[in-house]
Amino acid sequence: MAVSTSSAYRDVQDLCRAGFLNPVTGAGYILGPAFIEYDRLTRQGDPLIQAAAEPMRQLLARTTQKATAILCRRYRDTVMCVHQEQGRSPHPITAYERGIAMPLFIGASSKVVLANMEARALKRIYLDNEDEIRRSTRAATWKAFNEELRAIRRAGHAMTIGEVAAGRIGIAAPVFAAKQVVAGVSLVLSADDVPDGKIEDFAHAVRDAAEEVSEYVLHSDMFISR
Amino acid sequence: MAVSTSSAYRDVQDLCRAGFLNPVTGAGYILGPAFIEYDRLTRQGDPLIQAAAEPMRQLLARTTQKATAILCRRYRDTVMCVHQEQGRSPHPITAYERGIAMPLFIGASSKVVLANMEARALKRIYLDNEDEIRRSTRAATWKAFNEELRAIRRAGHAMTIGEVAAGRIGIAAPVFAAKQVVAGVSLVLSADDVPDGKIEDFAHAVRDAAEEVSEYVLHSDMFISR
DNA sequence: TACAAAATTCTCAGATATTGATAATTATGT
DNA sequence: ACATAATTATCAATATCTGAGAATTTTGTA
Repeated sequence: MAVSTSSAYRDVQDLCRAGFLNPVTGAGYILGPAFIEYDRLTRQGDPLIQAAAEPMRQLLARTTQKATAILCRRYRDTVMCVHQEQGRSPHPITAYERGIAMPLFIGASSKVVLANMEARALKRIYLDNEDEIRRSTRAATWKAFNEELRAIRRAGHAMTIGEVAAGRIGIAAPVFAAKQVVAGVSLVLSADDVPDGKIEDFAHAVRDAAEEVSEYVLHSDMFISR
Repeated sequence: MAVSTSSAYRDVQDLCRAGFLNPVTGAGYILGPAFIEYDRLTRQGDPLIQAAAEPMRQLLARTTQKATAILCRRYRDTVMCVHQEQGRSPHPITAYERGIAMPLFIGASSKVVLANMEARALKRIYLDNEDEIRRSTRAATWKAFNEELRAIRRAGHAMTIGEVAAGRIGIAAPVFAAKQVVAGVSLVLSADDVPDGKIEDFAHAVRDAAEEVSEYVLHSDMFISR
């Protein structure tokens, strides 16, 4: 990091004292307890997480407990998982867990957020990321990209199969605040755990859950991440 | 905070850019996504949490799913809950959740950590906190205090009833690294959810779980928080 | 749409904290 | 017990931060 020995010792010492680093014999340093503490305050203070927790639990109750419900929030040029509710039955853990940030173009959550952004913003994002989009999605042109997202917007949900992790399905629906998409609610589960013909019911349940969150958000008028 | 308007705007702006604050219309600011991200890294990087997660799940399996297992780590003059595993059956949520720091004198986790500290350190803590100890515990003298802790050390576990939250029982056992107590594993549940005569079995299971974590820690030689 | 007031950002000289070389001290391994 | 490495302390030089005030943008109201 191009700092002197003095500064290195001093800075690490300061970070330890402030609780951001934690010395561990044999393992050097790990991140400190301050993050655990502030993380709790974050969970507690975020009105979006508060609004979404119960609808997410209900989503699992109405579909399957062999799944995880995640809430992903738009954050700059990523979509970050900010909350998750585990189903009660044992099931594989989700790679897309709380604290992971995904590129805007991968995963059902990202796609449903993108699909519901206003047209101008979307075009700008496409132009700024044309190369990455070509690399990580099947869309080779603006037209194809826009078509795919329009279909998602029409359907009210996005579904991806094996895009984030092999054999796993993600179904996501958008959460709105003041007509702007701010987050996505998703159901993540193994392809094997979807009973025949149930997939559309599951998608419907995800849409309902997301709408419920939007509704809640609407009546509390304090949610739009600027 | 005794800073000028200029600095206030500048600092808040910087914190937002760094992801530590998140502006929300109508709600001012909430803590930012950086904490969620770093919290995940903390969970991922902390060898103690890694060692304890599975034994904690087994503890619930062997006792009751109507409970929460928590891992509390000594941190300065508090004991902080750094990990929790929820039982699968519905049960009241625990006030002592991840990210909460407890005084050293309240709760089963704190007591079991105290009880297993080395004698000299303990005496120092008693002398430094005599007033607080008188206020928040029943121990009126060093002798009474020491007796109570010695009993806990002998038993291998601490049990509190209604000390952290009304009607809730906590049972905690110590985790050691290099012969020093570094954490406590606890089972938290409602008094109503303990079947008659099972409480001793539960305590035994908690001791086993904590020993298992210590064992794991012993063989990885990189755990002692300095 | 126009206006006034409030909120926010920008600018820059002065105040302040940070930096790193060096010395002093403490830990570690043999 | 010793040599060596690791860590902390000291202090002048220097880069960064601060806040007053000007400039700009946003907001509320008519």
